[in-house]
Amino acid sequence: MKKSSTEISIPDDHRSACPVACVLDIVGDKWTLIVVRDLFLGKHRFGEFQASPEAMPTNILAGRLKRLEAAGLIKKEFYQDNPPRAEYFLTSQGAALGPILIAMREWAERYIPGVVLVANIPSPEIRD
Amino acid sequence: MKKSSTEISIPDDHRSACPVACVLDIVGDKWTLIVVRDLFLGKHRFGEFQASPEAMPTNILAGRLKRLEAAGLIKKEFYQDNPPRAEYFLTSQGAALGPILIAMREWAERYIPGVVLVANIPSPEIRD
DNA sequence: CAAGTGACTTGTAAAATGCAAGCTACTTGT
DNA sequence: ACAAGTAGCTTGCATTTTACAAGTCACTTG
Repeated sequence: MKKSSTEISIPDDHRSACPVACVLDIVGDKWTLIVVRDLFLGKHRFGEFQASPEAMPTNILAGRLKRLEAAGLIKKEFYQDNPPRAEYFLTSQGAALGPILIAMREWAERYIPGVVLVANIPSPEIRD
Repeated sequence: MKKSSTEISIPDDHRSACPVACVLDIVGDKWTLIVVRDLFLGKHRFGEFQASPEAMPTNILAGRLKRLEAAGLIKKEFYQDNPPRAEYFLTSQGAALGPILIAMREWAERYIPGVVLVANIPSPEIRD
């Protein structure tokens, strides 16, 4: 039997209706937020992400960029056709993850000795 | 050759000195923050975590509780010896993850349709 | 005293990750 | 002009992590 259209949905992509769980379904892994962080730091190209100190494997990077785009958090823009070369930008929805990164940074600065505090993070370029 | 003791360390557990990466090294997966959320919601026992709507596998739950304890984010307290039965509490360090959860909740409420907003989250019981 | 409960552990299959290599279409040096 | 890069990926395969089911242990309750 089909669900009535008045029912609140959520499912299909998410384990539960909990906001924390839903966010973790999207960015809950070791790499996704590293890419988002790099976008906040002004990086836009595959090679720039790859060159970050965490040395993300290229197949995982490619996969994460696709997932982030599919989720509407980033936008891919081609700046040349042949060979195809693209740059990635945060959408406003993606940029709205900023407070999560800030909260992580503040926790780390307080509880993990030796983290390097990046002085001022430029406000990211948004493309919707 | 040994490193001089004046060198800034970080390594060994962390991919880089970036605060975001360091936090992700600790809580960067699908389940860890679900446990932390439950602790914020006043849950303390294995069975209570297990009963959450996300239905976390028991072996993973057991593993995450150990890791969180080893990282100093939670404390395990036995309330009976035989059979051994324990309750888990956030330490002040663990409770300091609160702002990260809040930021996730706020993002989800804005961008994911249908998430259920938990009205008021009680301030958690801390054990250091 | 049989059945149940809480808190786990173990086994095994499925999925995600990590590493190295390969590929394509330019671009640059000599 | 021809070899050697460079950027941005994809593919294959070994290793690791996760998921699901089942089992264990020591009580507790009917």
